[in-house]
Amino acid sequence: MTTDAALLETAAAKRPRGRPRKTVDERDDGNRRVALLAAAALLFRRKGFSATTTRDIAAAAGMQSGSPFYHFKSKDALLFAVMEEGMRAALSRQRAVVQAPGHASLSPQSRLRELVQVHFDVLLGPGNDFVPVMLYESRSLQARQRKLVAQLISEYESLWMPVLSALHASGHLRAPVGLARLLILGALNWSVQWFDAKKGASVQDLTDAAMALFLKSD
Amino acid sequence: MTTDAALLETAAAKRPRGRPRKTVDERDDGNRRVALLAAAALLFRRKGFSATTTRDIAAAAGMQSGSPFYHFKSKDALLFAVMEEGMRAALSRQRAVVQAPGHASLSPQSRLRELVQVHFDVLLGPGNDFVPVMLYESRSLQARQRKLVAQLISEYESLWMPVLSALHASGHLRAPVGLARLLILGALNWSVQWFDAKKGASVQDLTDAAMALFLKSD
DNA sequence: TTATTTTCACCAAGCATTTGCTTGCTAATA
DNA sequence: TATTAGCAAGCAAATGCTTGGTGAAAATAA
Repeated sequence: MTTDAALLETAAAKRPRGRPRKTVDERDDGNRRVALLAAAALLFRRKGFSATTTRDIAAAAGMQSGSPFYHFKSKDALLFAVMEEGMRAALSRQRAVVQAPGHASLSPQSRLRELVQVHFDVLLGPGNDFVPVMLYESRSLQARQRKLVAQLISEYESLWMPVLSALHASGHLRAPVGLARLLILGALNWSVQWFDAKKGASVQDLTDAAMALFLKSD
Repeated sequence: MTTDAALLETAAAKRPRGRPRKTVDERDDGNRRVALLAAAALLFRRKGFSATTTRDIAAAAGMQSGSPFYHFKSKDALLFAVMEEGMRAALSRQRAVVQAPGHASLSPQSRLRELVQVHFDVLLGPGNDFVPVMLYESRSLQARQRKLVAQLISEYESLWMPVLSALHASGHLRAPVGLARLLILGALNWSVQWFDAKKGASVQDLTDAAMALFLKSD
């Protein structure tokens, strides 16, 4: 735990205090707030929400222990901000996939492949700690915040349903669509537990394996 | 959190203190220790390891706050005991399946089905909190204990490999065997997050859906 | 069989540390 | 001069764990 301060490359470099340079046209709004979010996401993912102290987070962002509370009302609010940020980014990436010009004319198989690949990247890409935190730490949220997150998840899952239904209709997916969605996303989400970017398979390999596993034929 | 004391039905009933009746032939060894393990497993699963206090556990077992430390050296040791207990039970159940008289003569499909069904039951059966805790809280273990748990997991997974290899050889499983195992177990393990025994699907339904999803044909 | 000792399984109280968060202040910028 | 973005210090509560004691049962002695 003593090396948390060096987690973010910008943390150790001592910044000048006070209001940072912020010209009108280059409005770097909330720069330190973003650093806090990144530090929190990394630590929440590594150690879990409860095992991460606000001091850990502050140190990782190069701050004193009380300073995060200038940007976030509470530790809970920080967790929620991490999750919301992660889900909004994931949603906008998947929406871009689904709404891309050629997408609708692809086969359902190819459309599923694109969803799976982006999902893996959202989970396993470098610095993508936000969504894993959402997946594995939601029970630490308060009821109201959990409801908001559940709504975002529901939106995300609704992007998958047309594709899965099409595959079911064409006989390439034999399981009931609702359970199939849960099982497929489970298989993908669990990769957070074992995937190691430095060795073994790539995200491409994972996508290939998942498609081969779930679909009856090309 | 105020109702934790009532989690175990035996907790609220005030027991007589001192050495309990323990005849030589009916040696009910470590009865209270078992109650502590069950209470810990339930709470670790519900709230996570770090968010569960030893006071919570003691109250759920009907004890005072310091008493668990008579049975377990530390909170960590309690977590490890939960995991070890869960994995030993799961292993022995799966071994019984694999070594059952008729098992070897079944088709690989049927053999996988039996593994999947027992796995679902180990995860989702009533009072089966031990293995979910192992799946989702291992990062809270110390390195040495984590290694021991990893060994048990490896044993467990090795029971699956012959079946998956056979399915791969016969063309019923097209993904690489190693990745297939990770993805399949991931799909099953994730069910802990969404399965609700009181509504919707049963373990049978889940097993059917999983088989339909993973295998190319009956 | 009775009396004494030992062991077991806890309780009651509390200690040291950690934790989330607050408060008053301050340097740099607008 | 006013505002921003923090710092330095600390408070109250929570937390893991320890310690000394205690009643009841079991083992042993008389």
